[in-house]
Amino acid sequence: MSEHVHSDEGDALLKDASLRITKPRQAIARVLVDAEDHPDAEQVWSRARENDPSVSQATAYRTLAVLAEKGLLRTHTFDGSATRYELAERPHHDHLIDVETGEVREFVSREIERLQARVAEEHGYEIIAHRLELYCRKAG
Amino acid sequence: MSEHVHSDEGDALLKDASLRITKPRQAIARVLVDAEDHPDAEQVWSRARENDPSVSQATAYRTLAVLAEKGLLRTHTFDGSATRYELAERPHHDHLIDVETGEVREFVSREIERLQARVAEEHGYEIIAHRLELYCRKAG
DNA sequence: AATGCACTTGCGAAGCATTCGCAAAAATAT
DNA sequence: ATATTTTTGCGAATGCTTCGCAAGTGCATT
Repeated sequence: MSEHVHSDEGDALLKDASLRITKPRQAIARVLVDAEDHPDAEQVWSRARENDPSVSQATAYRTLAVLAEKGLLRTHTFDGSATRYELAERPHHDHLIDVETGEVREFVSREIERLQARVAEEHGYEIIAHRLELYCRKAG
Repeated sequence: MSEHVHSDEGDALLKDASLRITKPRQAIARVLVDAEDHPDAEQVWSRARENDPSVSQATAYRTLAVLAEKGLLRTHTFDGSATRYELAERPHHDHLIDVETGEVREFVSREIERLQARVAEEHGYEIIAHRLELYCRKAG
């Protein structure tokens, strides 16, 4: 019986951002909730259109921008390519990239984070975000 | 007395890249040698034109691309903005970016580097290179 | 110093990713 | 229901960067 509560995780995301629940945004939010990778705007748009073919590119970009700005999405810009997105609620992590295989591992080091905060503080700044990438090869 | 040898650091840079010494490239190379910041292509172009007003934008971009590709320049892409360049021979450092002004500060933390090495080691890797960027705003 | 040829140049056009302006359409408030 | 505020899709515009090409230049060789 009991149908699922109508507002799923996607809608919750939109509500958290105090955005009106619209069909295009639902299509986009669902993509983000389901994503297990770090899609860029083009990919989000394309996947969203599988849910609702009428979603426009502009709306994809706009929605991503708002969600990111409100802190519900985290953005990554690996090198010079398109910005990639992921849910901010996912636990924070940095990346260790195997330069030979391209494999990416996630890691967290509280110690490093603490030191980063200290560096920023010494410069009179507070950290809003950071990016740490280790390009490695298997130890011989 | 002794005038400086004509081929200065700029020319040396071009030679290292096995590029023909041309006036536009000299103007650009000099900019890079003199730069104490991390200029983007537009800035490099603009500064190069102070040395030689005829340097074209395309040549600025092309020269930067070649020098970077040959490992003589290091590139940085802070968030989604324009690619910035610096001489590769400069000592290693990480970056603290003021998200409001775009100002970039350099820092080095031996402690952080040591911890990075440890993280890599724990994963069975050794670090070849890394990138650490702190996106900050002035502390209230 | 003149020659030849590959490499470079400047120009404008083209290419991406992303953003904007706007009038129509949808969502909330009244 | 109706008024009010947002949001949408469209296409055009932007910003950074790359390309194609004909004309120009560096440089190894005579």
